[in-house]
Amino acid sequence: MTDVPRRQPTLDEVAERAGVSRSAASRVLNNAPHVSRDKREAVRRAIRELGYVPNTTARALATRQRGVAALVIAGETPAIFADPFYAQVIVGASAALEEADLHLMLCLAAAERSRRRLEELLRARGVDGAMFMAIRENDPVLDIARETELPVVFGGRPAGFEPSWYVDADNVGGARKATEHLLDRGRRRVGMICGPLDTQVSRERHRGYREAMILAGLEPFAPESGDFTEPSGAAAMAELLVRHPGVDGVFAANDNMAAGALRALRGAGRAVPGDVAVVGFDDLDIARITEPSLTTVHQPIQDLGHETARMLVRLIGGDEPSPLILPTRVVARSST
Amino acid sequence: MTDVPRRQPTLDEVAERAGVSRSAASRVLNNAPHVSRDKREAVRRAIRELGYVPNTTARALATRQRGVAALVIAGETPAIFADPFYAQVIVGASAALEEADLHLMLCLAAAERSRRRLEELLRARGVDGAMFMAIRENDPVLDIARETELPVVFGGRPAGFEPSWYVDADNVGGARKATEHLLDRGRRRVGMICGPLDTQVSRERHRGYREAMILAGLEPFAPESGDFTEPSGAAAMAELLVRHPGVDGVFAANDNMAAGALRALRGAGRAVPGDVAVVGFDDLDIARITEPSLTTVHQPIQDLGHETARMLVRLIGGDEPSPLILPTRVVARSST
DNA sequence: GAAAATCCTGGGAGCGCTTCCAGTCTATGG
DNA sequence: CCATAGACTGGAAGCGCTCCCAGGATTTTC
Repeated sequence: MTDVPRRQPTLDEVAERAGVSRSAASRVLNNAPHVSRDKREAVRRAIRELGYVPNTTARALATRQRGVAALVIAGETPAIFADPFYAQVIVGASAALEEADLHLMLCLAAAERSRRRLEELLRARGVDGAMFMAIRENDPVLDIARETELPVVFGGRPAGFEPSWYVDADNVGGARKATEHLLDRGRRRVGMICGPLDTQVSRERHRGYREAMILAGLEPFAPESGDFTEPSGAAAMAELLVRHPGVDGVFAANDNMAAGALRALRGAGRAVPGDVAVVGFDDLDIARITEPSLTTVHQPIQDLGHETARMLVRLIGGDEPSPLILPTRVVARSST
Repeated sequence: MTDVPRRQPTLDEVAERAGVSRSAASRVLNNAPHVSRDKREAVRRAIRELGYVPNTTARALATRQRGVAALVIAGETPAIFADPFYAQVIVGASAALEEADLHLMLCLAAAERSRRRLEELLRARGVDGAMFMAIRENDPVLDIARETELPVVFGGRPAGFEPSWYVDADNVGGARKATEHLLDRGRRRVGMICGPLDTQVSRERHRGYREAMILAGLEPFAPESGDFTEPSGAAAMAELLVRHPGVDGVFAANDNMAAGALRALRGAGRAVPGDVAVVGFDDLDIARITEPSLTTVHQPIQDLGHETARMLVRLIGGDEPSPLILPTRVVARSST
């Protein structure tokens, strides 16, 4: 650390200092064969002494590999993105990308302009591949995802389109188990608070609910729908109480809305789980801190991000992985 | 859309089709002067017909500008990052970067390996600049931030180091106002639930609390400290009740911990705000949905991200902006 | 001991774009 | 009608790295 060079040293300088050709220097950089012990050593030393770091851009241009993967979150921000759900997904994805030595480009693509930039990013080969999440039915982002020639993996299936590669949680199964859990507890008048109906995840969770009800010989309630936020859950619960005063169980499509339902029930003077039992979905932190604590369907959120990224990495590497459905399970707490 | 070219067209192909030189084509691409109307038109047409998109990497290599900014979140994931706080910050930063046509590289740099990759990313000039957040005292990430030659802006000042460029919220002022708010409500035995003491934000909020107490001629309580999570707030509140059974007001360093405090108070049979008034900090969504709803200090979180990114953009552009402190204000709700 | 196989080595041609520069062309002004 | 500033134009030199390839050195094989 004697002198601080103003410009980053280049591979040519390393080669010169080591007394070898640039090709040779490049070879040791990439751990390629055909370099004698001595030269390899000399190059390593020169690299160390010069504090050389290969220029990613130049390498990217030559190899046609960027070393970057995009994570696209299509939903309206901040509403969707503020959900801790995506924070978790990002943590998982980030870890998996790191294992493959890829960097993470985060693209929030709700606005028109954001979408145009995303499209250019993909067409300009600014990334090696992309993960798509939170896509709604007829979302223009879906077209971008379908038309790109780059490897693409979906985290959660989009509504109305079955992609070749995706990772998803077992939403139908989880919802069914949640509903069955309520039925097992002796509830018979079980309602549901649904998410936005233009998302696949809402539809699947609703389907699971219906299946369980019908299997038990019961009539499913028409779902109240919210937008995955706490207040919308409270509103939906209030409405449910009006339409079905005798309701004794509620399955909410996520924990936020379930928390809202708990609040609404408390406001209406109904005891939980005494009068009405409640089950959520996601198993976010909030499920542990509501009162009563929330029975919910656990899904491995970080894994979802992790596996989505791993799948993308494999796709980029030329493999052809298979879609993946991650298991869900009921976590019983005090609300049932 | 007649034929789908397998390879992306290059600028040479555009130039050839338009019957001009590559230089000329490049000029129209960059809206540079010295191209005749006709040729400019011809190039535009060729671009359209070929569906040409300039290769970002090649451009980056030639111009030495990546078109990418890094957002580094240093804190332990998922704990820190799962906080909706950072999701908001990202939304703001993303919007500001988009205005400057920069992409966002998200770097979670808690682990050793992540840090090494970050360091290489910066040294290899893989980004044009970086924003640093959630840095703790003696955090190794701080060294990386200080040693890079790239433009760097801090979102929130790190403990023990005053950077040249940062954007921060007025934590001291906000904490003082929060405490004064409690005092105005007639509380005299006001305690504080603090965050981790190795973060600057915790220290500043604590300082604001002390200042307000001392100014009012009252003895500040020794702070209970948590880690910004709800359970830690509940635990701290419980402890506070043991040490100071007569406590009649509490200022928590963030809303999550304040929510925990509310829960602990309810568990202890204390009425809020009747027996104990509570104020939080951040004004996250959670503050609206606790019961009672939470009086808190509002800080413009999205703006924090937005301004941090804007400052970075200016720095990259060669300006020398000044540090920025964003205002905070008390939002009175039902907990006081 | 000669031929063949194997390993090193550095030259050079890209990757796709920007930008400098020298040369050409046009429109003025005297 | 000629000199001259000024706007065009395309050739060519990079940006920093990878990788093919031909030539030379070194072994291996019979």
